[in-house]
Amino acid sequence: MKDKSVAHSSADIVVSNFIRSIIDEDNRSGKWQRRVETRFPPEPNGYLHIGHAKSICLNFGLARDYKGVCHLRFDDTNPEKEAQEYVDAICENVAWLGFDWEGRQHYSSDYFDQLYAFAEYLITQGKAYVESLNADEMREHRGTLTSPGQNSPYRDRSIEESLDLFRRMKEGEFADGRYVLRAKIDMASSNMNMRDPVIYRIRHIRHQRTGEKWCIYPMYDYTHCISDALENITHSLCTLEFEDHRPLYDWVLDQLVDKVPCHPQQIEFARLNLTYAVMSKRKLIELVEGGLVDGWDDPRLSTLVGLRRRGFTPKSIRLFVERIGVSKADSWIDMSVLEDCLREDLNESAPRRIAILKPLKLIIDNYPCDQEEDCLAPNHPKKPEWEKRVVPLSKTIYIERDDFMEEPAKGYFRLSPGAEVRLRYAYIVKCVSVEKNVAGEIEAIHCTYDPDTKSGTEGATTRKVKGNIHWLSVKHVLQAEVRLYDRLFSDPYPDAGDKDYKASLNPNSKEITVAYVEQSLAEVKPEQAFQFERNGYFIADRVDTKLGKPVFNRVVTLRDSWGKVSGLA
RNA sequence: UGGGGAGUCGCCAAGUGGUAAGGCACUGGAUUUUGAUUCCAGCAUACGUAGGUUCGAUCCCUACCUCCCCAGCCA
Repeated sequence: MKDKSVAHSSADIVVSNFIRSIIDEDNRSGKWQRRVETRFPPEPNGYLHIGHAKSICLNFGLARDYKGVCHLRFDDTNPEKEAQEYVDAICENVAWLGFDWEGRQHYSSDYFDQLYAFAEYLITQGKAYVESLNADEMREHRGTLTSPGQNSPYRDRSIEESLDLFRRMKEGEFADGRYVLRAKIDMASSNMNMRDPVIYRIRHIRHQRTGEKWCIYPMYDYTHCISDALENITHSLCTLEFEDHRPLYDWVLDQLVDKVPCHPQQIEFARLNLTYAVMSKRKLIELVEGGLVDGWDDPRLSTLVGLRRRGFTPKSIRLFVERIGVSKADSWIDMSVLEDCLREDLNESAPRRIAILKPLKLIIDNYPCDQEEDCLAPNHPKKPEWEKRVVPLSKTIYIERDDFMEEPAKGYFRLSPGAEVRLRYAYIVKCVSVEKNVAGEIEAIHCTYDPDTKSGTEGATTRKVKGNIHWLSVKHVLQAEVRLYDRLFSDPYPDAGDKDYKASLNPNSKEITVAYVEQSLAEVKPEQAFQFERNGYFIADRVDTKLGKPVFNRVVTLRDSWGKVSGLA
């Protein structure tokens, strides 16, 4: 394994994958003079999701590891759907993930002039022609998966006529759809993409960057390979569904062999599927526009803005992509892998605080009514240099409802009548009675405390109790809105096959509650992350948190081996 | 029934002629004032199936099975 892996910037060990193998081989053979240049090529027509993060981390990560560079290129050849708003959002997302394109921000539309000139060249070489058939007629001529297509009657029109028509297309003489420019390849090809694909169409529509300059726009297959070549890309990564397009990618560049600087290699990898999530642009739009979620940045969505708002850190997402690897096999990654990456990051970096999510009042009967005292709680159990904070104790406190059971289940070692438990960072208490209302519901519980057992004193070590629960003094709490998020879908494969993903929406994916938290939390800034001890990781909502009035989102719970065996919570 | 891909532990994923890395999950156990963390141990006689070649096959050959993608003037 040692010799098959490659060290990367952070001294981690990176496992080999088929793309690295290709690059390694290219470096050995000198194909690119050891140059590695990649690009992340989003279409600015929607919001990025976790699947894009895989591509971003791959492209930028490879460039980083091989001392190369990675471009950010907007594939903006369809002005009907694209907008500057998306460009801005995408830039923000890529930067947030921690990658820097160092000014290499390009647009396919930067190449419209060259693309046009190359198209004229193709016509003059007899490699492209103007088509007069309309879309329906073209479809009829295209044949099927098992039968060859038929040549268009316009396929052999003269070079002069095609050139004239193409120029007039550009000049705006014709209505949308009247003509298209097609590559002349092979209508009988078993690969549908090679049956004279359309490479230019007429669209009288303003482009967000080139304005009114063009009324004809190039198609993806024609544009992408040329853009890659013009940018000197060496390895052009894309997802599996473009595998069939590779012959076309290569065909176009082969026609232009002495006109473009290089011929990049297209390499396809499997796109990311995540359980309990949907990834397609269409479904995401339906969820947002149908009001089934609260916008593109709904914390339950797998969009990057959603994940960010939920509280996933850039580091956790990078770790996730590293962990899942890359291959050509269709796969579904379990959501718990992503969640665990967040835990791994925040366990290290998040200060600890106490929050009571579902409060139950506890009265310490033998604690003086007017007494208050400071308890010291470390901000991080493994990092003494982060120091301690004060958590005040008084006679009446809140504990978590789940930390008391009137009739304890087998193996339960928290509080129950007669049982002893430690109030974390304070004293050992013993439950002496339970107070109920007329309906028989528990209103409060009464305990006595042992004054000799305060944490940090000698007495604390003489007596051990297994249970250890968190608490907050009633008169020292701050109320804060807490949003408890869970998976958006209850089905791990919400859209597998022909399933209606909306049918498996989890009705409990969002629960809003008012919790009691430490008063120091009044000062938190948006996006500050904490571990609420024994509860989970929480982040101050980046939109709704105001000074003195924090709003927290639960990103993920802590691992809970008790919850697992007890079937509770 | 055409073409292009993929099938290695529950989920990912290395390896590609010399006798199955790693991560996550899981199971034990230790430490623990978070039933958290950390630590330690265990976890594929086995690489879709059936044949074949070979001293030896996950890796080569043959056949078969399963799954994914392709008939936009979207990307």
